[in-house]
Amino acid sequence: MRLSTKGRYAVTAMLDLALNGTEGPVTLADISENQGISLSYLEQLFAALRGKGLVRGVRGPGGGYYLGRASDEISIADIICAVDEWVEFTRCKGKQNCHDGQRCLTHSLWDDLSQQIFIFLTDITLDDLVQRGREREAERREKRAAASRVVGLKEQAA
Amino acid sequence: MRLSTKGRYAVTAMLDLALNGTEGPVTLADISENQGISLSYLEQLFAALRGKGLVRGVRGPGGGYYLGRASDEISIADIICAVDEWVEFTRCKGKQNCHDGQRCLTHSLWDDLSQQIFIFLTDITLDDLVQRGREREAERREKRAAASRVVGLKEQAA
DNA sequence: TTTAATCCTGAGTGAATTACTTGGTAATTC
DNA sequence: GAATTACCAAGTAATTCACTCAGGATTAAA
Repeated sequence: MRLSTKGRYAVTAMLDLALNGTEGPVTLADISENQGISLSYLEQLFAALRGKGLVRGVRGPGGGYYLGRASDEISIADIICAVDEWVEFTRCKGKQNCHDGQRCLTHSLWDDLSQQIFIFLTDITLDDLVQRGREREAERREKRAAASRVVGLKEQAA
Repeated sequence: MRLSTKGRYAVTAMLDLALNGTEGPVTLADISENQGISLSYLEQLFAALRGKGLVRGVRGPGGGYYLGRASDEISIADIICAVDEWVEFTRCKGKQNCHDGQRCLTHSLWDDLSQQIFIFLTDITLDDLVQRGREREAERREKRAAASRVVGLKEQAA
């Protein structure tokens, strides 16, 4: 599978959508400003995402995009596959000209690896990333609270 | 991290090297023929691999390439990093213009994911792939042996 | 019903990357 | 010294990336 910056843009945009789309649709203009991605490029990406049912567009003023499914039903692999074409790498398969089997072996080994990466990314959902973000947010809050408690003690001592 | 066809070519070539380089060096011409990759492109890839110490070249007739380390000391991530430049994705980090934290959040989430993929590929070594190939080979041999046993019985019966 | 916001479409574009070609040089063996 | 191999550098057609431009089409608000 291909894992390029194009896929990253798509994942980042979808994450933004998952984070900000809890109440009402999110406009591409918002995502563009939040994530620093050009509006027209986003439109291209979202056309592909919409084609796979990963997002749902609402036209007119007050419109924007919703996630097409629940965030725990959308895997990272889904997103990347939607915008990055899945290129078949093995040549011998089509041409059937691998005489000694050696060539086929390395190709199939790579295919295995590729499959493993795919499964790995299939297991991670948008919701997983959102949850992880929440955890980190909580950690940060905890740290800040701890820091202010220390400040409080100091004030008490003074 | 970037995972493109260039990285696949490199991994495939290194796999070929691991499989065929057990006795004596392997020439790029051999790999080129085995894997269907142009000689000069291989030279480019191997220049990068050599720069990272992943392969060792031997000049002159009878020369070729050895693995630079033992195959269980070379990870897939090593190979891909050698030929594919590691592009920094986050923009706000450099520009420090993420005011609301939202943009940084999605960026750091993507970074986490990227890191996970990297760790995943770091855990897989060339040797792992070779071992897996051996297992499959053994399976195939077993099947063939079973088939010939059946044939043998048939011949006995006749 | 106008108007504005938004999605949607398509065409084009400079820059980068890919995969490859050409044309060498350097080291090594026979 | 002739053949063989790694090594090196420049160039290149095709493709992809990320983006721009120029318009619709659709719908909520005015």
